[in-house]
Amino acid sequence: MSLKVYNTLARKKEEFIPREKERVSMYVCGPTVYNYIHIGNARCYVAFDVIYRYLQYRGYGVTYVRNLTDVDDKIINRAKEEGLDTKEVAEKYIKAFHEDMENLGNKPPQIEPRATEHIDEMLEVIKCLIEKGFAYEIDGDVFFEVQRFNGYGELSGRTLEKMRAGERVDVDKRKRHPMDFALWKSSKPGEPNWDGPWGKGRPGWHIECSAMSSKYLGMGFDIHGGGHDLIFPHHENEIAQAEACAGKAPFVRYWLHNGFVNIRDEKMAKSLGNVILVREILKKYGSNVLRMFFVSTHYRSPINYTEENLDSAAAALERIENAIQNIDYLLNKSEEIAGTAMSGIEGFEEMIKGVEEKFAQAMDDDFNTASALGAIFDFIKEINLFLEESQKNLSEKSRYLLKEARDKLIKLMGVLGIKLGRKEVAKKLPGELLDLAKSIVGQAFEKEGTALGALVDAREKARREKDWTKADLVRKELGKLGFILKDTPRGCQVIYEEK
RNA sequence: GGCGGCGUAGCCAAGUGGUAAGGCAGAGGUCUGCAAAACCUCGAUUCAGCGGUUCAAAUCCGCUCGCCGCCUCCA
Repeated sequence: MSLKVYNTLARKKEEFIPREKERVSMYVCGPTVYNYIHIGNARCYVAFDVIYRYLQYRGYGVTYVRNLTDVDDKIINRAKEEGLDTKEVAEKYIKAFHEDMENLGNKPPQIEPRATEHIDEMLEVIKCLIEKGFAYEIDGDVFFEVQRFNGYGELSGRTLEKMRAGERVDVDKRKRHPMDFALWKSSKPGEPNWDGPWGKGRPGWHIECSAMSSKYLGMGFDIHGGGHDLIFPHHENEIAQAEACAGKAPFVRYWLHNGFVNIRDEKMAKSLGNVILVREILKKYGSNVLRMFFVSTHYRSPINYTEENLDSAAAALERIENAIQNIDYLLNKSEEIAGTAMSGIEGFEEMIKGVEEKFAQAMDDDFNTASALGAIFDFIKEINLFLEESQKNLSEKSRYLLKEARDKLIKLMGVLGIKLGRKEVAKKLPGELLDLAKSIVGQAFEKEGTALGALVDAREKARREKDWTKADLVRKELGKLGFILKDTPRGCQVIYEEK
């Protein structure tokens, strides 16, 4: 089985053959740290986190680099607004970014280079470009001359003639071609600046990714990722800079781009002012739900943000969580069930073996998470059917299989970055349990755990005596404290949702 | 004007030549004191529309309609 990825440069799916047999080099454009990130940004980082995880799952070692753009016009403007200096703004939002990444459940990249710490590397590239005749200097500004670079426009599939430079923004008249872009900008007083051969200034946006990706991954690395909107001009310019300076191609083997998050059928973007912040949405839904929402659609397709879609993702996730909980519950009770071998067990065993292959097949097809979820849900169905059988008849073998199924489910969902079956060993039970137990059971308890046990027992007793009022009272009061009680043929299953 | 994409059940969504996965919501049923979970049954003769190629098309080609993105910063 081979992995296929959609390469923007080729405009089709290609077999993925990394530069080195067992190691993948991957660079993803990180944030410009001038604001909190929104769901659109989050989708990109989650998409590439899933790709990162899947490559590792597939046995590759992955060198994952994601930069931080900490010098930029927007940061300068933001600093003025907030009355901070640019460094403080950058630090503030880098910290926030890291918090958001962690709360999203994203694994950190191995290397997270900052633009301001790589000025020398950028200056080297700029000097190289001037020497080779690909760039020119005017009044302390340095521009890349796009007409000198042959492949310009190849990634985005456009030609210089067809582009409408200046359509929406005035063109700097000093430039030799309207599409020429800045490599170095002379700085105004009060702006962050570094000494360069052309006077004090700061780097243009595109140069940092060329310089830093080459530094850490070398020319010709495997995957360069980012949002769809970065194809032009950002990634186009990166290619021009890197390949012009190196005098060889390719700069990158596979270009991967994720689709947008839309809201009310419009792109979610800071510039459109329709963003929903990651930290806001996570308060309401949590990372598992948000990730479920993302992976239910292929990463290259647009995805529409609506409350309804998030709720739907939450319900789907619950179906998976229920299966895990129900397995756990049954396994805990298993010693009470004498079992003999039952029919249909072989089918279930096959299913456990097969699900991983189906999952991988889907993921091998350009990381088709939506299709992979289909395999997961087929599996869930089988688990539920097997669980129902096992209520009456649980052999050693089926116990073992249920555990296998559970582990498999956790493993595969883990590849999507969705964490299941966490055992919160040290989870603190609410102290109100003591009071509740005292008033209902009529006895003082010292530990919350025993109080909870006594309450459940009291309810069981009430149910046996058909005292429904009391039984329902216990369930209702425990519900207020976050406990969910489910009566099963095998007793009362208690689920505690952490608030 | 150029380039790219999208349109599959009430909603979300996979499927890119072999006869429509899956999830959510909904209806009925089983189980059940109630609740929850789960299970069973029910939904597109059809994939925006119209033509064409083919033994065979949601999938390929052409046209039409509608929507979106990029060509400025943007994930």
